[in-house]
Amino acid sequence: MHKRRLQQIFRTLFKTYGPQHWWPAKSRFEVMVGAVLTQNTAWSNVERAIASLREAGVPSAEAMLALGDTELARLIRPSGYFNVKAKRLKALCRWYLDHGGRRRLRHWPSARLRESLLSVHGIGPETADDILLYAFDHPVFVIDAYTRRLLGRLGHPQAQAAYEEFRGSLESALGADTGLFNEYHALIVAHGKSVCRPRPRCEECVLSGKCEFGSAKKPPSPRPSP
DNA sequence: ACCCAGGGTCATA
DNA sequence: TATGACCATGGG
Repeated sequence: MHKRRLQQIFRTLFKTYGPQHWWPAKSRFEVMVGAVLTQNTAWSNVERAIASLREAGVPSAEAMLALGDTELARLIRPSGYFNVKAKRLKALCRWYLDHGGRRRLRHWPSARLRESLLSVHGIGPETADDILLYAFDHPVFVIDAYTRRLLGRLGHPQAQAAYEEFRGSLESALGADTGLFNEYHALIVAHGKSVCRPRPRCEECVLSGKCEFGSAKKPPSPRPSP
């Protein structure tokens, strides 16, 4: 898929949903925590878990590591997979502090930071890219289920390819642009939450190439004046 | 009673 | 490389 098409899709999303102001978090640390908690989980459930952590006074990696696994799991219970995610969060916190925290990590080149994140237990490509983009402002295009679904329906030939291949195709087409990637992924999620669902199939998106995200198409009236 | 949600790991073929 | 089981809560 060419640059023009990807830009056109972005403009349509932006006009439809407006600026998203992502990531929804109060701190860089909360971005990283949220990236783990939202793994295969509705964000509404993650919000409860984040609120629970705030009430318990866990605003930092140090504070989180001071908790026992069982205690941390209890606090994040609403986000689901709480035993698994408690261990993943602590692994991420340990990695974060062992590498000098943000003060050090912010100077790492993107590829090195990504590789290091992927070595942390429980951090896969998507979670790593969430952290790279939204906590460290690196220009990476985050690929998630919504991205594959939408761009796949719009005819992107590599939407079902391996993660790195799909990501590379988008980044090389658009060029490194942190602000654009930030807004683009947020808009894809907003679109996914509203109409681009697995079932029933999105009536617009399945048109594959004519998708205008529900603004001026369904009844093809010849002259829809604003 | 289903299906789905802003994934990742591990075992298996 | 590519499936399948597993993890678990909450909303539609």
